[in-house]
Amino acid sequence: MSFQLDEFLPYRLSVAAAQISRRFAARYAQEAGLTIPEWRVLAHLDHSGAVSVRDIHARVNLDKSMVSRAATRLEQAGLLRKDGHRTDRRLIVLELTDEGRDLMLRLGRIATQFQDELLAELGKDGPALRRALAQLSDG
Amino acid sequence: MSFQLDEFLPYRLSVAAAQISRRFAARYAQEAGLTIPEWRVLAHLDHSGAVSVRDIHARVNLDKSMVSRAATRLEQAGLLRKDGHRTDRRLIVLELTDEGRDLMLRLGRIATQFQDELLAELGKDGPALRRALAQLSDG
DNA sequence: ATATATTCGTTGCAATCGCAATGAATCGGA
DNA sequence: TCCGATTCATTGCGATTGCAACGAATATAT
Repeated sequence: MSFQLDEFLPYRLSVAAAQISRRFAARYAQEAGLTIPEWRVLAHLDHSGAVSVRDIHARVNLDKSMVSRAATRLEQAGLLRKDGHRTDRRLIVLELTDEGRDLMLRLGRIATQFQDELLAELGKDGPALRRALAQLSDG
Repeated sequence: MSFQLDEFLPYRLSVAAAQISRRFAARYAQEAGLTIPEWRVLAHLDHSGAVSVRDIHARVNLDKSMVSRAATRLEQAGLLRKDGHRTDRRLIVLELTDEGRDLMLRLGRIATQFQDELLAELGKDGPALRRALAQLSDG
C-alpha cells in the first residue's frame, strides 16, 4: 500500500493555508496593495501600539529582516513612523500614523467579515479547527 | 476595539502550516535532504505511478515550473526517470526508479508515524480538522 | 574599568518562487 | 489537407525569502 499525499495532514494544512491566504489577499487588495508581511506588521501594530522590530519578529512569525523591510516600505507609504527608543538606542520603535490606523480600521472590518464567512462555511467544525491550530502551532 | 491578528483564522492557519512543515522536514532530513516540492513530487509519484508533469502540477498544488525543476533534481539524484510518452510526444512521463521507490518506502513510514503523532496530539479534534481543511481548500 | 559577549536592526547574497514567454507537438476546423 | 489555436514542458526573469554577516549599542564578567 503506497503513501497517499492527499490524506497527509501537513500537506492538507499547507494547501488550505495557501488557498485561504490567496482568497484573503484578493479581498484587501481592493483597499490596499499590501504584501502578507506588510499586512502582518500593520495588523500587529494596530493591536500592540508602539513596539520594536524585534517584538514583532517574535510575535508574528516573520524573520526580522522581513519585518525590517516591511516597516521601511510602510514608512515610505506613510502608514507608520520609526522612532528611536528613549533609553536603549539599539531599539527602533514602530508606531502607526493616523493614516495607518485609518487603513487598519477598514482592513480590520474586511478581515472580520472574511473570517465570519469562513466560520459560516465551517459550521460546527469551526471551534475544533481553532483548537487544533493552537495545538499544532505550539506542539 | 482594535483588530487582533492572533485570533485571525488565515493567520493562525498560515503559522500552523509553516510550523508543521518545519517539524516534518526535520524528520525526513535525516533520511534525505529534500525540498518540499521534491517531497511532494516523489510522494505523488509513489502513489500514482507514471504520470506527466502536468498531472502532478494539477494534483499537488505546485506551479508546473516547480514540478519541472524538482523532477530534474530528482532525476539527477537517481530517484526518478523521465521518459517520452508513447503517442503524445509533448508529454514527459515521470516514474520512480527502484531507488526512488525504496526511499519513499522509508519516507512513507516516517510520514505516517509523524501524522499519527499529530493526530494523537489533536485528540478528538482530529476528524474535525480534517473536514475543516477539506472545506477551506475547496471553498 | 575594561574587555568580551550579547542584542538589535539593517544589509548582502544565494536560493526559491510565481508568472510570462518560448518552442515543440498536437488538435480542430474549414 | 493545412493553418491557427491549444497543450505541454522548460526557461528567463524579477520579486521575495531566509540565513548569515555586519556595525552600533548595551550588558556582563572579571
